Amino acid sequence: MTGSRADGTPQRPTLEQVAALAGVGRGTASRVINGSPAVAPQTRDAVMKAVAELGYVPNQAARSLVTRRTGAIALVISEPEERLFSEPFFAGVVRGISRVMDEHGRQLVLVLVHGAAERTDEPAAYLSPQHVDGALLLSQHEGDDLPQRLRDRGLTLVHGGRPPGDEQASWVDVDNVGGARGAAAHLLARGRTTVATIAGPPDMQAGRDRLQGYREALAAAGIPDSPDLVSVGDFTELGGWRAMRRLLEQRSDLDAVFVASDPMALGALRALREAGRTVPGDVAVVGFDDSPMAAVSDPPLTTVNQPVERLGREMAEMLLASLTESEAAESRSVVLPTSLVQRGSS
Amino acid sequence: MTGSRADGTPQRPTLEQVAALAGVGRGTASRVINGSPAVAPQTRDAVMKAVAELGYVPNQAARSLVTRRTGAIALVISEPEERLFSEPFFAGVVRGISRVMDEHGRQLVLVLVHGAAERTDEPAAYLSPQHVDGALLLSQHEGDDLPQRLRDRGLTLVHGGRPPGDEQASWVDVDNVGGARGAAAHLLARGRTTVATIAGPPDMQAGRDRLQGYREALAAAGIPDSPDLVSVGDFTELGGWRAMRRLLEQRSDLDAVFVASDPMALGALRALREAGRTVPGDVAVVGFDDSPMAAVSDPPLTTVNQPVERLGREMAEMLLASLTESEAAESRSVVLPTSLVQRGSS
DNA sequence: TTGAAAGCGCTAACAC
DNA sequence: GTGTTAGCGCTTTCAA
Repeated sequence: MTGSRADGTPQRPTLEQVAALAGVGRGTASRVINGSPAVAPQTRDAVMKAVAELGYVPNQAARSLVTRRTGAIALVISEPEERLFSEPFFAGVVRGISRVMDEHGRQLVLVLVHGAAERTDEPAAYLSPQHVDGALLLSQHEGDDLPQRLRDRGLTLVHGGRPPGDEQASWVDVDNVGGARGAAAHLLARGRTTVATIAGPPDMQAGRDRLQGYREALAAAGIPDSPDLVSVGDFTELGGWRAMRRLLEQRSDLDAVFVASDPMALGALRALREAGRTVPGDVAVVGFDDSPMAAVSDPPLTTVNQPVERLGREMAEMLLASLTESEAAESRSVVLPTSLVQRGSS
Repeated sequence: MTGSRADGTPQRPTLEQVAALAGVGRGTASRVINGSPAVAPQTRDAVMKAVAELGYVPNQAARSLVTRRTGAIALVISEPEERLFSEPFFAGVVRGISRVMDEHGRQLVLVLVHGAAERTDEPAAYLSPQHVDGALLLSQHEGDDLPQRLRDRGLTLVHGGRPPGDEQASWVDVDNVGGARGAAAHLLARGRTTVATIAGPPDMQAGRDRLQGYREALAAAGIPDSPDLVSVGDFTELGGWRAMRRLLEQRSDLDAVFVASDPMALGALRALREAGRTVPGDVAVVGFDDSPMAAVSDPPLTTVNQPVERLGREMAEMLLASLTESEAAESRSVVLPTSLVQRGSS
């Protein structure tokens, strides 16, 4: 039986009690708990039995105090950009990360970094090796120095999405270039001749990469660059609508558009409809993200799927690996393949 | 200057060092840090100065070890249902919770509970007063005993959404009944006479509540209950499409539908279009959730907005309040108002 | 009002 | 292989 305190809260058994019940010293009990090989099988069994009997669970605080490791990993998400990401993206990544953390018995601490106001030191204070063993960064801002600040404190970091101009960073990204290239190539393969694009914001790596992929596809087909086939949006529906209208003005002869995000693609669909163009009859459209909206739009949107849950998994596994290795100096990177999901719009 | 270890990792200053620099005892320094009133002003200032100078941050592990409080709150989300929730719902709630945690200097530990397989003891082991001070539960399953198990361990709980048949629980919910009632009443007020509904799953509280609200609106208008005006969906687009088809078969004379979720409403819109009915000409439609899809559907969907971020805030604040109060025995509950967002579909 | 000291539960270094 | 012991950094009596 475990004791209990005055307020009725059950008192967790300590390692001391486990050791006593098993008839061994505290040190030995600790060795068993931590899987040290230097323990006699029968001793191990006795301790295991006592652990089970008492329902012993190690006190993480006590453990952290001496090991100087916390068992926790922070997931840091910068707020403003979070909205831009299609929500399933976020949810999927978190699911992947969470799975890995569970498998390794680690805790996931969620840290949302909001506007500049609180940015000064709030999240900073907590994000230290004293509280978390490492951090996963999602949707960092271009030019934000948070990653560097965290690294300076001795935190091991893994970025979701390739951080621009940061050679020493470790990161996992989806193949935005390849996905965009494939989407544009698909349009070309279907016989479209004048393929335009609605690009994402040039200050976002994903935006730049997807534009590059589009250009590569055209180049591979021997089609020269044409600035009036490119219009920039901000990843939102309204931005896509505006960009499509501009394209229509510039090049009324276009017969296909690769749009760098699904929300923008929906806006483009609307603009096309308003302009009296049929999809995919007059103009074929391909989006990017494979958001739920893409499946229920009219017509359903052909789009590029990203392995979001796997992105999360890979990030988490990369971080845990970096934490384990003797010297984590080495920077790693992984690029995950995307795939085209064909539907009615192209 | 703070010291540093062999590996170059900066060594955080300890309370001991702060006390030494301030020329006081460790106990006094501790009192200042924790805002004890029994400290002379000048002593306090000296300590504060030392804290600032050294960049001292309390070691949470050491603190937890003695106080038996962790400073952490768990956010527990049951996976399967998570998908049913419109994603912005989830993201918004998390944002609200996170804000409050930041304001109180607390950590948010994210725990995703997946299928029965790992359900046995995995999340259970970590979710104890030894590791977190309390837990916020989102989208629990009907009949799941996790809440009870956590309570038995002495964890203080707050539910997001009213837990059915649990009188002792504390919870925050949005006014599903009122929101649905208002939506149906709106349809009636616009002159619609035959208002049907596509209800959510009867095993979800939100599904039941929204159906009840619909019924109350009809009753208030003196319209008798009519089973063939009610069709049940599963909160998905496909479910909504099917339910709409059933309704059309049963009651081809209907001129309005209140749909219990936006994804289902989009499905209903599709079914109506396929059946050659115009919206809102022939049939007016109102959804529920105010998801992003609602704004970009064709026609744009009138829907019921839920204050998601505030839901998160209220949950977090309720939990922290329960933790603070001397006796947390009292169970609390809050219902947040919803609002109708009018668009083109009704 | 303050300092000294006990100890929270655990790991790891050291003896045996 | 195993027991013993010294702290990890902090809060909180208990005296002064």
